[in-house]
Amino acid sequence: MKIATYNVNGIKSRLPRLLEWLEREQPDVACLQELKALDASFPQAELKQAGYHALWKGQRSWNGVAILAKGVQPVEIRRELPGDPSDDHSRYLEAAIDGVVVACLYLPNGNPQPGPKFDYKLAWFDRLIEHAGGLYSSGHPVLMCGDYNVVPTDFDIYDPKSWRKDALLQPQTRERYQRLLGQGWIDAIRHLHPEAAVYTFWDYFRQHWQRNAGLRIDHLLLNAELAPALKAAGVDAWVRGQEGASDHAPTWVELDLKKLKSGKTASATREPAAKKAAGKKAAAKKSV
DNA sequence: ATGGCATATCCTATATGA
Repeated sequence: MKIATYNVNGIKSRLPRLLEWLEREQPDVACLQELKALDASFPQAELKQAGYHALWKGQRSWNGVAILAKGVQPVEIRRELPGDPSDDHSRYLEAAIDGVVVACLYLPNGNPQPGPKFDYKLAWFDRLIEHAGGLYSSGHPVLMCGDYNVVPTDFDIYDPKSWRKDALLQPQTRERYQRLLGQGWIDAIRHLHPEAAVYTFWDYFRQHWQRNAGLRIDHLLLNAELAPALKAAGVDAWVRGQEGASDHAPTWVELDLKKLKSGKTASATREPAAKKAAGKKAAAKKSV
């Protein structure tokens, strides 16, 4: 089972590229961010034609998230991040697909910082951490993926120099990402490729794609129940090189769910993994 | 400190993104 996350940067103008990628890579599940479209403008018919059922949560002009699943309807669990009823941004969807809980999130960018947008980012992140704690120990296999708008360490960017003041690299942002990982989550790309410079975003300026000057900001996190199924992880970077591409590339994990059937299936009675003294240490550690 | 580019909308301009 291949599950991907892809910030499409406008689903209406990106639809041809999206369909091309789905056709070529055939992900079983695709979590999309930045639809930048109202619910009524979501291209449900075209995606159905391509074999994908969908849940979506749109918004005029900005934000917007969706979960696509090949051949099956994703079963909606929730369509907002708990903790602030006044938050009207469309940034979160959660669904069950083939026994896996899939969370699709679009964490606020937070620029410029400091300022109200950065405050909103940190508050949203705190709410995510709170909710993620419950998901982690739910007893179900969980994948929490999306555009986190966090460059976790300086190793996850081509050169941090000109990005030092950016919201994506701030210590407060990184500390929260580490706190999230401290719950025990596995960052799939970094776990399987500890030494590799892996990027998921290349901005439209200064020929950053051509120079491979990228950032790793799209992440897929697995809880302990799902971790045994992790087979591979990567980035479909070719998508970024297409004409009329999003500035993000699809990022994915390949799961072998059969690995979960041997006594580790999602059962509500399963004891939550009470692990991760190591994770807490990592959270306290300063990133280089 | 700004801009480079791209998308969307209240479109000879402005907001947002990262």
